[in-house]
Amino acid sequence: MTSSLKSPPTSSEVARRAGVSRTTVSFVLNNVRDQGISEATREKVLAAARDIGYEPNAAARTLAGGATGTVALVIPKAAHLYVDVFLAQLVACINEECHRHGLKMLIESSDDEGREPGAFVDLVRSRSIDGLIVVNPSAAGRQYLTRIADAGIPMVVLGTGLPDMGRYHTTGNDTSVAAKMLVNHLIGLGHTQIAFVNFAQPEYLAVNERERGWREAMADNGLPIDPAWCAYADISAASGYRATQELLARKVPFTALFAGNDTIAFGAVKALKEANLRVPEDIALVGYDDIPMAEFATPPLTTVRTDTIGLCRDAMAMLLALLRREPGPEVPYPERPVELVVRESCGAQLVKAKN
Amino acid sequence: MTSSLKSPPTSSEVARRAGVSRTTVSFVLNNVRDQGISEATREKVLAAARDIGYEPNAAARTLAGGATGTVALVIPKAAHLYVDVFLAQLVACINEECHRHGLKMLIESSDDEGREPGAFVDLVRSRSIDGLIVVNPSAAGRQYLTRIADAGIPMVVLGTGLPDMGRYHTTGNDTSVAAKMLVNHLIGLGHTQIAFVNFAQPEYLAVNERERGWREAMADNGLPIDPAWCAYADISAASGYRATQELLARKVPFTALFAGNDTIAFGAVKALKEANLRVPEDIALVGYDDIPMAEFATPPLTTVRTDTIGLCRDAMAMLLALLRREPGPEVPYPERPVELVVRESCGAQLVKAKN
DNA sequence: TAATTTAGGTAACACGGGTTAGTATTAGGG
DNA sequence: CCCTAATACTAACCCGTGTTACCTAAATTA
Repeated sequence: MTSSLKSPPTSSEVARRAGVSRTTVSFVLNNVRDQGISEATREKVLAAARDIGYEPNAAARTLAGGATGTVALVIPKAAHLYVDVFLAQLVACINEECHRHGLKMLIESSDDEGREPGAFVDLVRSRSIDGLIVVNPSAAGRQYLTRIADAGIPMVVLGTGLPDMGRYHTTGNDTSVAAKMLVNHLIGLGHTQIAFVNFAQPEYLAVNERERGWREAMADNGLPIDPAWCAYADISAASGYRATQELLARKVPFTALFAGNDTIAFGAVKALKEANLRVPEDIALVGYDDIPMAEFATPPLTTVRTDTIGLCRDAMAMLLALLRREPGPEVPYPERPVELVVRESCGAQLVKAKN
Repeated sequence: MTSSLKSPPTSSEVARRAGVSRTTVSFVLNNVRDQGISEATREKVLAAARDIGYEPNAAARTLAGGATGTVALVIPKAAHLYVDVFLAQLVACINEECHRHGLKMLIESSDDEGREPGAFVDLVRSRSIDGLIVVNPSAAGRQYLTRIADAGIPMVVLGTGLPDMGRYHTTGNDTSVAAKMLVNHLIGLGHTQIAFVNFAQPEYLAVNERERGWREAMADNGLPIDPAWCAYADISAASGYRATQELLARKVPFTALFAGNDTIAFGAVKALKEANLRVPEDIALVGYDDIPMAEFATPPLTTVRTDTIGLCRDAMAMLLALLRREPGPEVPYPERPVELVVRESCGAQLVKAKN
């Protein structure tokens, strides 16, 4: 537990040890070409660096005109991480992508209580990061984005239905299409009264897109929507439980329920069960995201799987291009596979058995 | 999408604008006392800084002898984030704590495939961070820890049953105590044949501690353990499902199952159900962690809730003390509440009803 | 042989901000 | 009126690295 704390070796020490100048050390270690460094000198420098365990000081390097080698991932709230599995997947995946490309990843939040919402802007202003990825910015967080984009800071916004598209680079899943797929599936099973518990308040845009998918699917099939069929949860299963209870308390009949995400669906199952409604016999249920747990719900959840890894790769590719100041890919919603995962909660088996 | 990219204002510009020297600007902005800066000058400087939107360059500040204001959180694998809710809670909570204390948080992984395990050591060597928190290091990751500790780098290891304790600062939950609590609860309900599906391979120390709790509780009550009662999963619900199937395939009778964590328990429920075993009527089930979903399992999980927020606060307090080079708190397992959460999966209601 | 190239390297500045040692200016004391 | 002390500020150096412009000696060319 003693702290030796001797300051780390510098390039000067490497130079002294190798009997050359600091400049030469820099050239060798950064593989600068056409500086005519002889192989012998090269070896000497590398050996010296290895011997004393030299590692360049990150701050000095950054200051000397280099980059920070760091990007920030800005999520709405840190606490969403353990109730929103999709977000956790995103964070994990972007983290892996960053490491694959030798980048460090900072986690910031745009809407955490007790801190000014624009805290992530300071990272940019203090030049602590080279670029950033912003996930599902809420209305409050969004107002900072144009400022960052206008300053020419590499930024990719990851989300759905963003209004200022074109002012900054963005990608996401086409949420409304996936939502439509689910609702169409329910309609295909014969349902006409389909309620909807959205996974968050409308300040998150993905929420609106999911709702739009629901509305459009119903409209496309000529089915009217009772406004009382729609309720809002708040990310967690507990909130899905409450929202579903709320829905039931309204006493408007429905035979199927579209839960805004799988986590919400877990809450919905409980609320339905407590109301003596069986899933799927009395109420057909579908989720969204295909989280790893979806398969282990009772009954196993019918849901839709989006290509999260592809999403993260695309976002990262865009960011890397921006960091390199290249034009880069510019497709907001690339063709990523969206797959309906039919399990038991939708009652497809029941319907099939009947026919 | 045009990049104005004008370089951010520097303290020299603030100085010029305020008609003072750069030194004065630095004194004012850093609230350096006893430099006899007049109130008038002070105001001028602050106004100038505000006017041009000055924010100190982080790299320059760090280089000039300051700290980085950044700590790293090292987790075993990024992908664990979305299958291990406890880890997600930890990450979210530490992140919030960091922000509360004005620190940036970097996420690193110690055991991710495709990258050398000691990558987080380079963060220390390049002076990219001021300190770090290492979560549940595996055997592979652990070998780097003493090196960091010996270099006097502020580090807190968050885990259970760490062997080198004393060589570095550590805190954690007393896993074996919590595990004992669960097993004792099952024994109290009349069970004598209690199987155990651990949540990961034994390379993670918490795994051993949970197992130790199980063994000790059984021993304390004079109950023999059949070696065939123990199986190992791998964090996810799917692995819990497989491990439980494996357990069942051994055809050794048991009446209760201790799942190494709640996620595993979800998998176990499915495996048991498929074997036509009812929970809790045929097999009593308990989990560990009390993740938010535990309440929404079918049946709701009996589990144990540890004080994650307290754990994170303690870890952060230790790290902050180390960063300040203060002695700081030194209790590896502080008295944090551990609470048994009795729901339905253990069958306590059944037993009560019978009597 | 003188002029030019080339290999092999270095001195010196830039990056932006913290900090030490010191310089004017004024105020107070004898 | 001179000397000290406090007030209000600044010049200059430091942190560790990247990079440009320049230098020297040997090799090649005219």
